[in-house]
Amino acid sequence: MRVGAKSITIRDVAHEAMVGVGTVSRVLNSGAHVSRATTERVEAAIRRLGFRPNAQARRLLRPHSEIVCFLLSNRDFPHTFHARILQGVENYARSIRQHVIFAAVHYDAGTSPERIPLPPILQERGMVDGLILAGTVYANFLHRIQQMEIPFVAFGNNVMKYEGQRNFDQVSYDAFPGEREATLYTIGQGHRLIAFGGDVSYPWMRVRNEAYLAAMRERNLNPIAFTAPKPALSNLEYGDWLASRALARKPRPTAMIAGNDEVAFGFWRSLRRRGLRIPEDMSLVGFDDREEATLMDPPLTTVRVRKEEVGQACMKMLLERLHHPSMAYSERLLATELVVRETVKGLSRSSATGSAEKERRLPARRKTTANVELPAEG
Amino acid sequence: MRVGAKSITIRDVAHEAMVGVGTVSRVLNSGAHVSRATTERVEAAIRRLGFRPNAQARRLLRPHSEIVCFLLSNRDFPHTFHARILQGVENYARSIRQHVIFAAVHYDAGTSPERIPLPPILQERGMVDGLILAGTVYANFLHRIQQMEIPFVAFGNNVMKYEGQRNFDQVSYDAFPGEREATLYTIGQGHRLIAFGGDVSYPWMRVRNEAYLAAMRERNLNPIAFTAPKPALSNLEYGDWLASRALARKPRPTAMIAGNDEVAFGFWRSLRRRGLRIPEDMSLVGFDDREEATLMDPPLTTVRVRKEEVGQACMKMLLERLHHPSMAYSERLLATELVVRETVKGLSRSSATGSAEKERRLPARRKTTANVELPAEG
DNA sequence: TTCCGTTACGGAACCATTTCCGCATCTTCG
DNA sequence: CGAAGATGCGGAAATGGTTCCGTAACGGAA
Repeated sequence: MRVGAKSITIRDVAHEAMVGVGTVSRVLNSGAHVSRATTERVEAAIRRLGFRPNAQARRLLRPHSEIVCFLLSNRDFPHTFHARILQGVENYARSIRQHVIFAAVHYDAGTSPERIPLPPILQERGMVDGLILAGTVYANFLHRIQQMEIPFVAFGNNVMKYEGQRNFDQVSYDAFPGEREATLYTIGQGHRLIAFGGDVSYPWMRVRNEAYLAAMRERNLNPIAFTAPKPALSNLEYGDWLASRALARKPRPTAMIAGNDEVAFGFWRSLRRRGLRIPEDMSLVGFDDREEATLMDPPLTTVRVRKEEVGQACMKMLLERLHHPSMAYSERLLATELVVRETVKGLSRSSATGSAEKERRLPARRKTTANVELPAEG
Repeated sequence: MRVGAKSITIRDVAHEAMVGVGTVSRVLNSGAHVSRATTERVEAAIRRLGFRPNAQARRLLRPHSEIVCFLLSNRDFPHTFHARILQGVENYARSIRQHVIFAAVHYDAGTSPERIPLPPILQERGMVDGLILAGTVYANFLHRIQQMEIPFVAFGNNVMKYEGQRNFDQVSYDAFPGEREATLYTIGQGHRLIAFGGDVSYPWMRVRNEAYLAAMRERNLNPIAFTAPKPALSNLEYGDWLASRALARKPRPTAMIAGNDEVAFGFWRSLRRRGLRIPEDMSLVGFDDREEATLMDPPLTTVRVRKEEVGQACMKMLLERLHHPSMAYSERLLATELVVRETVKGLSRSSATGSAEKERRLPARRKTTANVELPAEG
């Protein structure tokens, strides 16, 4: 705060404690090779002078800055999804005494890599040890990052990559098991006419659709897929559109597997407005398990993605990469899981066992009650 | 990436371009006092060698690091509120080439300041220029921060401060105008029996309650306040409790002003489950304008807090402080505003503006002991 | 021609730390 | 008792930039 005041350096401390600067440095860091008495004298001097080491000078000599950058591209936080990932990153980072710079970047899929603006700090060397990429990653952005020669880990689900791309580290969630489980569960509840709704021009929607298709195929059921791309529509509006399509279909589906929670929400609202109820008139399953899923009435049965764990895994993987720079690139896949709440109606058993199904009882997931919340924000 | 490889320094560039290090430095920074030809030669050398200046060495000599720390205390992000503030901070920071470290801290209101754990980076000097405090700030935490002698700005609404505390910079939103407007609007829609519901043991709820009371007084109406502290309850459950209290009351209120959107949500859900509809059977107003407010069906009429602007104002204020260290401390108050959606029903004008009720209530002044539930209507 | 101000440029000094080297002392063991 | 190894400690070197100082060239004014 005091402007003109020369700040206290390690030399001042050394003088005050009547030792050499090397000794002070040793006390500050390892503490090894310094006698107990000297250590105490130095510590007393530090306290007396209110000395705090200069962060920049320290890092100038160290191989690592212990700072990573969480780089969010082309996203805002209105969807809590990425905020939760950031939280997971910070949480784990803190536990291992690392720090996180949060930066956002906005770019166009068409611009050449060199023109994509990056935080000034990334142009320099040595400030951040590595990068965690979240948000949509197109090829040009990926190139830009790779040119920087900074170790990085990407949250893989929003990377526009070709099948099985493995030339960088990534953490993704695997929508397949969760979505398959959800579909099988719905079948198990006696449904036969089960629709899937989601714009498959998004790669992440495609996986969910495939899981749905696989589950239907397993049970010898005919899929009913509403997967048309609707670029102009928001998720909510997509849910709206889905409702009109589903209701118009003959025979009408008894259940809808929505591509994500927001689509499910739009669907649910649309039905309500037509005087139809969920799950009485139609069952509904979401994907993501956003907070709002528990707020819906009745609470939404959905597939959970553990967002904090994704963040934690990213941070962990980046650290491994930093420690072992020549390690082979890998992708870590986190499982997803069904969360049974109350939007899938159990149909009567009579017509249920059409196919020769063993009625494989899925391990009944815990029914989540209303989440316990911290005191409200302002 | 390459481990053993000595990194390229400014001296290498100087040698390559056949100039002195000073010249390279000048090219890197201002560009002044260097001829066009030399500049080009240096830039070519930089490109050729792939030189990137060392961030730490640079900052060792500079007065500012151009990095600030967004410190979130005792919060997670399940409520998007603080995520939005962070977004506002980063957004503005980016526009002025500053960087943001995101860090979280968890502490107890009871622990002594010295024992509150802070990110290691804050213990050092020179890494962050300043701090933005978000989340609940108790006295001990405030002391801890002030001891650090780092310039800071606090998001004021969650600071547990005594009335009018002004010994640090803060940015707050003023709930009063928005909540007053909301109440007056509800009155304007023909409502007379309007209840307020919110746990006033939280200071921020108290302001909202006062705004409600003021508006009711202005129109000579009797307040119906459900303000009892319910420490064990979540917001959602509080809304639940509110519903039972409101419905039990005779005469039954026709509108509920809920302390925040989440309470409103709990209230709404509780009513739905009893077969009552909003706004047909009861009108409802929230506070905060969370994303979910538009998802509700019908969408919630509520009071908007501009969260990104709060963040932006924090960053702006911190920057002013950094430029003018001896500037007087100040609090910046951002207005809140009513957002009319569809949860307040317009009542018939017949009974409206009943000037008959002149009932002078006893002045419900700013209560110090707010944990008293106000007597139900006089 | 001389003088002065401006521009261009090289390089030493400096920033605040860590690390390494050298030396003294102490301990251990054959 | 002496050699070897460990411990304690001071201080120089190193880290990679920026800044400042000195100098040279040049142009315009007197």
